[in-house]
Amino acid sequence: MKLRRIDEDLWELPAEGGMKVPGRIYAAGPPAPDDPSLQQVANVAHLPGILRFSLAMPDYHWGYGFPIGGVAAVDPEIGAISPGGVGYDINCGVRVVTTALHEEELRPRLRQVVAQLFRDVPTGVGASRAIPALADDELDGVLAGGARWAAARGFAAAPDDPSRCEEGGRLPQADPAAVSDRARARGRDQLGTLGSGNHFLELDRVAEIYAPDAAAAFGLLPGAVAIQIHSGSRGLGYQVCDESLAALTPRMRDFGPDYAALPDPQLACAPVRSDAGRRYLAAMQAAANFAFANRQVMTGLAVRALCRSLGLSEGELGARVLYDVCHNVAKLETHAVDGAPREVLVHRKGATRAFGPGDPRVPAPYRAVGQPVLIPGDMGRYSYVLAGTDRAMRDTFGSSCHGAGRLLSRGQALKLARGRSIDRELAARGIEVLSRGRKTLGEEMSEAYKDVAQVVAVMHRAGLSRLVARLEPLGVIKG
DNA sequence: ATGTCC
Repeated sequence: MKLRRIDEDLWELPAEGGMKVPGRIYAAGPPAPDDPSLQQVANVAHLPGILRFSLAMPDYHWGYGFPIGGVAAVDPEIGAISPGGVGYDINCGVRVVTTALHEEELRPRLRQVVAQLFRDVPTGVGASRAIPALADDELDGVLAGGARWAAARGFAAAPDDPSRCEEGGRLPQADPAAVSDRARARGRDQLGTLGSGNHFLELDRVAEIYAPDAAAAFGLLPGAVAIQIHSGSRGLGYQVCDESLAALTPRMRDFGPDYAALPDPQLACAPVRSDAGRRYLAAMQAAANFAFANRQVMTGLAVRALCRSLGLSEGELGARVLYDVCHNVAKLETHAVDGAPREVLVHRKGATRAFGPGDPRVPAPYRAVGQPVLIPGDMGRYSYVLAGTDRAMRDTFGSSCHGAGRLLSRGQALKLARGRSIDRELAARGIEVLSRGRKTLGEEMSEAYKDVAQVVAVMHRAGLSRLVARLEPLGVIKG
């Protein structure tokens, strides 16, 4: 593939053949020309109605149809919405909850606290029953209300947590009726559960501050303990994606020649303004709200677990949501295109919204410095908090990277972990880890991931987000 | 990511 370097960390794939726009890849070095995910960047550029670029963030890698780390905005009047541009785990995302606790107060009780979290937050692939199974009207409330539903029922660090989530913790065009009975059945008893794979609930210490102005606005103090939660929409979101793909894949010819000519069946999509497109958008937003509610319920469970195991009142713990971001979502957002504001549909698949300073969609306490951009790393090293920029608004539809990205496949990682005790290795470095599955720790060990410091360095240099703080893990629970 | 194959 012809790659042209157009800036220090930015590479362009010229629009060729059926590509409607060029590809743009943010990367520290030249992308490997034989990387199949590069072809996926080019494939996404065929999407009907795509605007300006098919984008890839520096943590990009192969995914279903779209690369993970991909961003594509379309004109909703003529463009397409694609389930593969969102991913199976709809609104997989991450939140950080700050506390008034100092790491030195936590360390002597760390084992007990992690054990309490592990008891109170179900983990693992089939985890269920964090809270009683939801009746139909309650599930409707979750699907329509997102984090607000959970906070209103007392699952919260602070009552106004949802105001510090992306979109206020609720996508407005969600339609619970667009979610199938089967998807509902899978979600009914899974709210408040973590899941498996790279999902985690962590206790972190604020290890370093890079931007004192933004860190102060975000409430990040050196040595303070923060809770970080990475999870998504569990079986409900998976089911919505699966059913949507099954419905759309055979229909590409019906939607016209641009659809029939798409270079990969995994790019199955529908016109945003068609019945099929509207139905997916409504179901996907409902699943996204389930994920917002899921992280909000786990926030409540974690706060109670910390208070119980440390003998603190909630006031003494002083927890509140810093921010909550979607990593897998398609959203109608207003962006400047050719100098004029217009509504576009932005697919972010393994990418994070990164709105800049002054944007009214950034919560008031953070508006002067830009939206918090939460980038988890791996369980043995660190995670980062960044802030969105004007440059991201101009160049990437207000988007940034979402994590480290895998270096080794799960199989390769397991092979490397054979005969080792990953939890003991982490404990020797002061990190307490409890995990349900015996395989997960091997698949998720640090060596399986790229160094997220290198990924966020690209975002900082390219000006798409600026570094604010580094978090380091003290305790982790996993699936 | 996922009742990792209804």
